[in-house]
Amino acid sequence: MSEPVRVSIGRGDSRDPKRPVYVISVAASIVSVHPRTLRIYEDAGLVCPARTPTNIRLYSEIDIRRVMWIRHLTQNLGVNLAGVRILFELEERLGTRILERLYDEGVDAADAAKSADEAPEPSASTA
Amino acid sequence: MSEPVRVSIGRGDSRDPKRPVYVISVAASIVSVHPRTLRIYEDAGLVCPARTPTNIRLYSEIDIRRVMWIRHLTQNLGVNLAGVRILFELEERLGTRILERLYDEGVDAADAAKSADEAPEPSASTA
DNA sequence: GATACTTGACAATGGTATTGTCAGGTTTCT
DNA sequence: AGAAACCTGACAATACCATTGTCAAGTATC
Repeated sequence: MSEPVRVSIGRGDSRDPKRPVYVISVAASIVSVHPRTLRIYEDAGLVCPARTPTNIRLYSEIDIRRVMWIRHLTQNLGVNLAGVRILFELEERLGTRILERLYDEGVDAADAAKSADEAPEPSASTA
Repeated sequence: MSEPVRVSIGRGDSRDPKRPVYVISVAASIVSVHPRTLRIYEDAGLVCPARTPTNIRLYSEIDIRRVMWIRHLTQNLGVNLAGVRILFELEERLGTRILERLYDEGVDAADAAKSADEAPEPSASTA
């Protein structure tokens, strides 16, 4: 996470945000949760990390971002996992970044002003 | 209270779904919840029944429908009130009946198949 | 072989949802 | 006037959810 390094295999393949790279312990430390929590999210169908041929979970940048959204929705906005599921489904169904629009129009800060102090944008840097 | 009576003030005003008509005990029995629960929903900003000049709550048909959505989301889909709030806000922001679209495309039945057996359409009859 | 992963189970903590009640006061209806 | 239903605010019990944490037995990686 120091700098791009420009490894490049020719096309933007090595740093593809969809590429599964983090094992669960690393992913957990990135988003600051217990590995147990990540497994729970997976059981709930909220994240689907890839697996190595030998069944080890590998989280991509996109998976990480998804988990960050879950954290934001649950910790800052007080939504439970069932609510997160609906929101994700809605986003898929509508094919829109509805969650991001919540930020753009400032929904959280305005109404659910509870402990919302920081993290106004849970996307993993590489945006 | 036995029949329509055709009160009519000329235009469709008497049966306007926005017209506040039910006191809390009646509203509560219609949606099968404790009056306490309706006050909680109001405190949470999820419903805003009108008030008489002397401060008595009066729920409209629309308020009733709104409460029915809350009940469906919480009881059948397991969403908490924070989640309901977000969904309502989203619906306002997007200016779309996103909740209804969930039904149209069968989200609940498909994924959150838990205790979802009945009430596949919580709109108050008068649809 | 040591370290980290896998699943499955069990548990403790703190929080939420709902119902329920009680008290003191106001409104409504008969 | 008096009964019944409303108001607010408080307090509480129940049951369920989210998160963290651990333990055990087994597999993968270095």
